[in-house]
Amino acid sequence: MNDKKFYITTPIYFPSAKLHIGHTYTTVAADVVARYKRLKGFDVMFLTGTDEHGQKIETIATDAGKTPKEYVDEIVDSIKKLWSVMNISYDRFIRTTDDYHIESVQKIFQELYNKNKIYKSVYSGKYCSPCESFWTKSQLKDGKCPDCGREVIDATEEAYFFKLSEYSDKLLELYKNNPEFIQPTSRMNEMINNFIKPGLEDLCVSRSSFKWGIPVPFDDNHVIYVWVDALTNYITALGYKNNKYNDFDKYWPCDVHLMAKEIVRFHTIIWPAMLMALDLPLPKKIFGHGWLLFDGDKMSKSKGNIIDPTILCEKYGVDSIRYYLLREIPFGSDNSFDNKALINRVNSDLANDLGNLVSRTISMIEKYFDGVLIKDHESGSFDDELKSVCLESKKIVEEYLENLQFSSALTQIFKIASRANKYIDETTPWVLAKSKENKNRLACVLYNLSESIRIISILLTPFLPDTSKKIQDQININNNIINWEDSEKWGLLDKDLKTGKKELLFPRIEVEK
RNA sequence: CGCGGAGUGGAGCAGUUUGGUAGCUCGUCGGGCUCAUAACCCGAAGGUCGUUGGUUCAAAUCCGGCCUCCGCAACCA
Repeated sequence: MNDKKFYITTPIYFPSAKLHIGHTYTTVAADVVARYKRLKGFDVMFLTGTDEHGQKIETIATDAGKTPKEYVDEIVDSIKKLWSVMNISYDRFIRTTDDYHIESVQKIFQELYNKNKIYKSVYSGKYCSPCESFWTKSQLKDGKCPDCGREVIDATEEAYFFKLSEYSDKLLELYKNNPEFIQPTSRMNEMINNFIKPGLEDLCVSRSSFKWGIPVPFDDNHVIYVWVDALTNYITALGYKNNKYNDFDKYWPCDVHLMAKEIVRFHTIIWPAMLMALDLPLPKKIFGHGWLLFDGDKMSKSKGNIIDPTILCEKYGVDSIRYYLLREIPFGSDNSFDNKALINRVNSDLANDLGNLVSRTISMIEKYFDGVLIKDHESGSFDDELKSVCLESKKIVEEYLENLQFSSALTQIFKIASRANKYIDETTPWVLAKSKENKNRLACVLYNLSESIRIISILLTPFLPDTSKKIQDQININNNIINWEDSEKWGLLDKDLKTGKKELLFPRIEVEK
């Protein structure tokens, strides 16, 4: 029973402003995996949350005339609303301002200090006095402060450091022994060549220039910087070194940490090193997906090209957005968000292929049988081709999902819809309906279509939970034949099935202008 | 020579590991059907696979040079 657990996480998001479609992308992807694993009978822990400390939050809140906590409370509310709109089935939501997390982080920091993995030294860097901010060389804009554009000076600050430099060899060994650890694999080379080979430096893990953070337990002048504060959320949320939860032993190590590519580095270098220092098991897989660009450009608040997922959902429907994100974009690589592609995808796949298939099937059962099929069925040509596409799909979809190949998984599911549409053309039910002696054949054809639709609805459940339910209502499916395993069985519907209330799944989106 | 990714019919992609008729979706054009959401089904046109040399009987695929685009380089999903 122990191996039937599954722990998946998204990053904890930084609540400096409302989240955009990129955050949604990561979270929807994680949601699909979580739902899939639950359907497979796994005991799933799906964690998401917010990373709420740091100077930036402190500054933004002050500018808004609020305390940092007041400020992030509002944003967190909006995030939870967004996840509710997007139908995200997270099991736990951690905030780094939660008491239990703070308690754990302090204990972790203390332990690392006691183990001599953290030591006190001096941080030197480029400092902007008016902004009271340290910047790294690469952050500087033309050698000046990226915030205010003024000159920066060399300055030093007392700080605590984590002995990251001790872990180069251990990390290389980790990657070598676990080729699956970093996905997609191309990112592993990037980590090794860019960061580990040049040599890791010890990591600054405290700050004294701002206050909005968890205090270093033995030194009031310092707050714990993001690394220890944020990355540890994955274990504190399970109750590591706190009493709020106690399922650390059950769920750790994590099965997949899901994230966008820019924070892969922290999760494949800093996080494993910290876990090694704590003598804890390492996560099994870090998956860094690509970015959703806008007009080929990175989305950012300053460029004003943020896509608000809530507006999209109001306009097109949640499942359309979920579908577009996972179908249109190959998970590993970057891709542009494109409104036209979204509309096109929804119209051609969801409305034309799937929605219309359900619609025409239900209509025919109503029209030719008054909504209730007769029990005597007569099989015929093309039945086997349809069945085989249906029955082979589950295994294929599973294989893709295990590798987070969402787009390919969906493509396979829609092959069923496509085959079913073709089957209608081949069997011409409207011709069969014209003569009484073909009634049994007609019933069989419509039954086979209903079975195909039932199988589609099961395989689609992790991706489009609402739509799946709507489909199942329309063919009046009994709840005990919609389990995941039922997607590779044929003939589970009653022979004399009744249709439910007909409902358009996806109205076509008319293109404006 | 910092590191990494990418260049394939109008658009977006697969194929490159293990060389051997270049495939998918959308769009376009023609045909079919009428159960259905002007949806569905069939067919066609359209590519010297960035460029240039090499290896080979044979290169999108292997090797070398060059061009272009993009990302990363200490917390933007």
